[in-house]
Amino acid sequence: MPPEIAALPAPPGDYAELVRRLRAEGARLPPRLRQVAEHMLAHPEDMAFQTTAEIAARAGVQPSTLVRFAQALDYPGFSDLQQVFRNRLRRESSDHRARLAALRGEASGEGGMARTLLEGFIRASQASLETLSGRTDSALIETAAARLARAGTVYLVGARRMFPVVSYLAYAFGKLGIRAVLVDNVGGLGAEQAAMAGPGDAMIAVSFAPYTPQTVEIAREAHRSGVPVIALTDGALSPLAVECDILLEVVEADFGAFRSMAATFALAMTLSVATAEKIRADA
Amino acid sequence: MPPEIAALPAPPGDYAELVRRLRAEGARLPPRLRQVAEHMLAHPEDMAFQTTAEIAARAGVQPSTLVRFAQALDYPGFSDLQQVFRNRLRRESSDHRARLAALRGEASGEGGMARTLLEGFIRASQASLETLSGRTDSALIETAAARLARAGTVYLVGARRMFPVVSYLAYAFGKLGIRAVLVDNVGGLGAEQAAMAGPGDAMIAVSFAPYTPQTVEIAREAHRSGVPVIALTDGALSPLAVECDILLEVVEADFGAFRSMAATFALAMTLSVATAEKIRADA
DNA sequence: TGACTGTTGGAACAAACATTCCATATTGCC
DNA sequence: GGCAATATGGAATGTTTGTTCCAACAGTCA
Repeated sequence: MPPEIAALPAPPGDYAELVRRLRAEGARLPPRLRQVAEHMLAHPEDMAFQTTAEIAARAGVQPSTLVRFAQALDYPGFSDLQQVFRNRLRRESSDHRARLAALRGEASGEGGMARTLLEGFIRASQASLETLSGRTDSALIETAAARLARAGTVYLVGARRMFPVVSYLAYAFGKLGIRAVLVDNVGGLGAEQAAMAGPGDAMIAVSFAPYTPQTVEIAREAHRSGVPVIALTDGALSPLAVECDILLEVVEADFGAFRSMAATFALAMTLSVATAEKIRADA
Repeated sequence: MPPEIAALPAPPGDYAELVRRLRAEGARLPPRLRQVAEHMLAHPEDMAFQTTAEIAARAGVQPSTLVRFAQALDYPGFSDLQQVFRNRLRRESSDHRARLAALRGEASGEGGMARTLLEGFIRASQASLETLSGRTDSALIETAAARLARAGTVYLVGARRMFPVVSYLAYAFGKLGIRAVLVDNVGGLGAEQAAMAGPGDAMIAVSFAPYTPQTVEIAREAHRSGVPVIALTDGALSPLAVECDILLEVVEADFGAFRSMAATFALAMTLSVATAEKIRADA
């Protein structure tokens, strides 16, 4: 027979469980605590962000009551209860990030080095796709596609790590029957290849940190010559951001020193097919 | 005459404005502050929830730098900057939830063509990654990496849709200090480029249905000359399957006429880093 | 080279914070 | 009605937090 240790009950681990718990035993809570529970369910966002003093004031109780409330639900303190609300707000993306961090932490877990690396790159790709799904303004893609659809020729610029993306775009555009030129810098003639572009054309420039100077330079030149430039880049700090007409932002997760390209490719695919659709719609 | 009060500029009131501001003047920020800006844009959720100490550690700066960063953007202190991120998260979480519901509600299509395409490509990529995770033999990757690690030079062969993968491998191997030659077929000299390979080297050949004849031909030639060939392809029915020493199978999902490349890239990344690790272990 | 301006790291600081404690009030029970 | 148990308000407390300050450093122009 086990000794009578007060088996301290586990607090609800997530928001859904918390709500279930309150529904079950919320009725037999003391008046002030019930008041807190009601406020909590009515304003879950306040619970995530505000301080004890603020929440207490809004709920019409003392800060200490909040702590007591949390402890009545078996949390060590109010902060632990609050964490549940914060996690609820950030949803799955934190899941991915935590898993990535864990993977990075273990030197080489079970399954061997290759397994660890593979899982790491897969997680990084998944996280990137997740972010792309949540944060991308599809209207902006449509705008970009419309611009590309009107272009006589689409010039594709990108180097080093991003060259795969533009070479893919060259393939996709070709297959879709859209006239495109891959600025591949063969023979060092990148600038000359791109200089063919005029205001009736368009350019897709792809560059992520650390930005290849030549890509930025070519985009700048084109932009200043009146060529519509669509930038595929990693954010507002990119030097491409100021040298473009339409900025498509992509956030890629990394694993080790290597950044995923999954989101960038998905966006590139979308952009090319959307352009083809626009052309078809116009005709 | 009014006294010379320094008309203190107003800080960005919401996230969109903050991004706009950074786009305009982010480039001329001091290095450390720009580092903060980059971290901030890459991990906006961290900015909403974590404390100065935590954020600073992740961004690789001092807590004081965060305060300085906020003040550089005309906020009185870091807390005021953080408030922008919290507000964004509050609003966006309801946005995101609504969008998800909308997407679930309507079968597909009315949410805009671009959205439909984007979600489709994202889903295809995720499915591919899922499959890769589930059915890849990591021991085989280790074997392949060991083979590559022993090679004098790695020859990279792939064309058309798969050219992005080999061009990425060329980038990765270069960055990792592994001698590699990208067989890019410039000037139609692909066969000659690949003919340099000998038994002391190795070749990675990438081809998926419909297989590019030249890629298959080059791999066959190399294999018969005693060059270790590692094939990255889509299954046992591939013509590459018989002309290689190690067969790495990848199943990619497609959306419309376009197949994802997410799994192939993840595998390529794994293979290159695993090779570098093997080389390091051998030394 | 040498002053000057701007940037950075790290310790010191004061304010804000969640939490604890205790006296008081309320409730339930005999 | 009186006692015990619980609930509550509000001050006290020890952390943790964001912030400030200063010395050291880097870059720039004379």
